[in-house]
Amino acid sequence: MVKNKAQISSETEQRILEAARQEFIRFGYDGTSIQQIADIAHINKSLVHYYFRSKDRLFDKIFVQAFQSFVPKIEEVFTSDIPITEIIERIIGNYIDLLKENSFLPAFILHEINQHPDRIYELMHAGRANPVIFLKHIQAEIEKGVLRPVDPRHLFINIIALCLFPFIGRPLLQRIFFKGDQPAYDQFLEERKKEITQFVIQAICIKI
Amino acid sequence: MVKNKAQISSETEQRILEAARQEFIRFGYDGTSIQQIADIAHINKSLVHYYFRSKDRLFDKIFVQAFQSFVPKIEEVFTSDIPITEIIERIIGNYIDLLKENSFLPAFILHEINQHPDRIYELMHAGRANPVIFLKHIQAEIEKGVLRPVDPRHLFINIIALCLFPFIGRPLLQRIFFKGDQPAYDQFLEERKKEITQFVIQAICIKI
DNA sequence: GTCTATATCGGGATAGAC
DNA sequence: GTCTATCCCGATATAGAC
Repeated sequence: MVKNKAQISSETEQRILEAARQEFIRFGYDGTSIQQIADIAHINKSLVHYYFRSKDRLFDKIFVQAFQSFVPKIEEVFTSDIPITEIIERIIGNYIDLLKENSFLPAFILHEINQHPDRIYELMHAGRANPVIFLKHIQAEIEKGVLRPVDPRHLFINIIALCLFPFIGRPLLQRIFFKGDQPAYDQFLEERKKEITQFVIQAICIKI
Repeated sequence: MVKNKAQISSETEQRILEAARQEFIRFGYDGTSIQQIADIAHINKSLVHYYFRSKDRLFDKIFVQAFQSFVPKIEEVFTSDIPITEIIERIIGNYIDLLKENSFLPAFILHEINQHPDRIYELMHAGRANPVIFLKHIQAEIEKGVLRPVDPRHLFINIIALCLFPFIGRPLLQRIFFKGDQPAYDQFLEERKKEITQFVIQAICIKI
């Protein structure tokens, strides 16, 4: 196949990428074999090498892409000048929705980052994991007297933690609180949007 | 060696266990080889099989034990009848201290549980991952009018999430907020005790 | 109990036919 | 582009000498 500048990839290449994403995100780098990917893509093992040369290179492609979708898109919420409470509500709602569509993403990213911390350096360029807009906004609200004087960095981490953890700990939590009942846990996650939005707002807003 | 009922294990066995714990917790099941464990224990590869028959059986021993130390010991804080705010402060302080001593424990447990959710069934008997005492206490405080009507399950998850996440996400967070500076991040974790204690208390206590 | 040697398997990767 | 055959290596596990 002729590769133009636009680099239009063949259908086979696409199928491999899709299979790889599925398997890597679910089972991690070590837990996924090339054979496994080939089976799901319904192609031959060696085609993976033909298109991507090595397991590492294929993984990198998947990982960078996955990492970008893992970083909560916070900036866009700040475009309009709505009150901080609503900003937080939207960040939480959007992020939990995103994670519901990609349940295994958090555990995958966090595990691989713990195993290969060096890889982060590359990522910092690719994806913009930059919470600076959020931090400044919070700082401004504190100075306006709307928010209690919390450390914006801790607050940022708190919000992410509250959203992510139910997904990372799902197998455990679903069993403890719902005896393994999946729909019940999904419902619980949905309720969680309001619950933690309230939780955060009560924690940081100055009461009148 | 004669094995009495007390099952006194040889020094070699101990060294293998210690090496296995270290490596499994750091690199996970898939990321750890028997050779690796043998090297650290300064013994021969096949001795691992002699003492534990298989990698799986050795891993199980480590995992059950690690899981128990991963579960926050909440009950003991409830013995005395101190105010709920102080209970929460102690839970958070104790748990973060525990995790500081075992930085890799959360990522390890959560990863392995996501990869082998079935294993949880065995664990539920061994360790008591039972937050029921906490839940009831919270419920009682709500009815007394001390706390806002929050869902105790969410509150429980929130507290754990706030404590755990900085450890699971450490490589990422340390890089984003401190350019990789470890002592600075350790300091940050220490401050975090007070910060999230305040955060939680503000979130749930009814103001006077 | 501890070692060496070996069996067996699966994984990633390459060569080459078509 | 796609397949088969093959190489090479590392991993778990076992057999057997000491």
